[in-house]
Amino acid sequence: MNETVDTATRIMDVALKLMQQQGYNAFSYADIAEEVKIRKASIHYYFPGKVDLAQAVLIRYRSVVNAGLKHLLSLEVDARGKLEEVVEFFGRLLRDNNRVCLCGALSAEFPGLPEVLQVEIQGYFNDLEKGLSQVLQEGVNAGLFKLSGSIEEEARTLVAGLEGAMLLARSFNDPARMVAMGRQMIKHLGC
Amino acid sequence: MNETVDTATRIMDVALKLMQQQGYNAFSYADIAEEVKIRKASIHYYFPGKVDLAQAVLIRYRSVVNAGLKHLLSLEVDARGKLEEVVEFFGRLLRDNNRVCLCGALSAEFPGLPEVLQVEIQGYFNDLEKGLSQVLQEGVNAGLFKLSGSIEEEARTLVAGLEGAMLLARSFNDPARMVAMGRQMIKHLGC
DNA sequence: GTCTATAGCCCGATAGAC
DNA sequence: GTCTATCGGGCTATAGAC
Repeated sequence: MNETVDTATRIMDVALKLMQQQGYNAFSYADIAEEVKIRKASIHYYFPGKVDLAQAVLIRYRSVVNAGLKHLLSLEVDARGKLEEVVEFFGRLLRDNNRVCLCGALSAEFPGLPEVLQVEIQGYFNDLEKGLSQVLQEGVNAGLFKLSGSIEEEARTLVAGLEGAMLLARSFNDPARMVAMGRQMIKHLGC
Repeated sequence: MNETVDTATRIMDVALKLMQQQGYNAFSYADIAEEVKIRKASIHYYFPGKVDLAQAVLIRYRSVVNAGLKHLLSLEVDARGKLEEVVEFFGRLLRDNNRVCLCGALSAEFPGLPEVLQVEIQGYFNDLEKGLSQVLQEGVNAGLFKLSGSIEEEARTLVAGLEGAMLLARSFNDPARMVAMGRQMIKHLGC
């Protein structure tokens, strides 16, 4: 069921993987062409420049994560269970594909990135913070969490922790470490 | 008192800055040559290849941070104060120079980095974890902290949080955000 | 130690045939 | 839509004069 995926999508899939693994500056049209089995020039037909491609990948990534957050909030588990889902999600990304969050990876190169990419990265972090804030609020309302700061501050700290945990765990080739750190962060919210 | 610094040191200083700001793949010998005001070829006299240069920068960075940790542990402040010092240190790095931790920045490109660099990055994270573990132990002994996991897990989580906080805060051009997140992490250790 | 000059490679991008 | 061919430029690195 993967044979009918259009070329633009396959290009974005490979670009996403390469950026999550090595960042923006380390991937090339040649790398993508090889994996997608087309020629470099063909990529320009779909994405005029490298920045356009990266921007498209970022926009798609953002909307996928936002859809995931929306779905997460609709789950019939308590707030703690929802945060565990988030941790497991990123843990699987790391374990199955050796990838980290796209925006976590790109943030390391932030000052040198084109402005259109910087904007999307900021937007993503804001979206993630907002989604986690809702989960935290839910947990506070249910008496599950007793926060030591404002919802916003706790959500921001959690985003930072998750992004850092992925980078650290990958540096030790140890996806389980990411999950362990994520669970530790959840404990910190707690009662 | 900065006029007598030898050329190798000046090269490493600029390389450090560029890697902290943009990562490994985004800096070039040309960038360094321009800032140090020598020619590209001269850099090869001190550092045969780019990997050698990055390795030297990493080794020096590690030893500087280790010295800083040793000094930190000798300070006459309690464990909480010591952690606040760490947060302030990284906060200043961000505010004054728009830089993040070298190894946090490089970890985003980890799977594509030469192995000698990967080894140094892992070593750095281990060193930092060990140093923070000592501070945490001190805090527990003094009754200042009541941890919700093992010393090792809490230290690892703290390292991840600090690295992530620098990347996030820089993405919003908001060094104060890093300090706020760091303080929040300290609260999480707490009693 | 620092320079000029350049090799050799890969990059992103474009033109134009099919 | 995909290709071949190629351009101009930046990269790391080397050779060799001074």
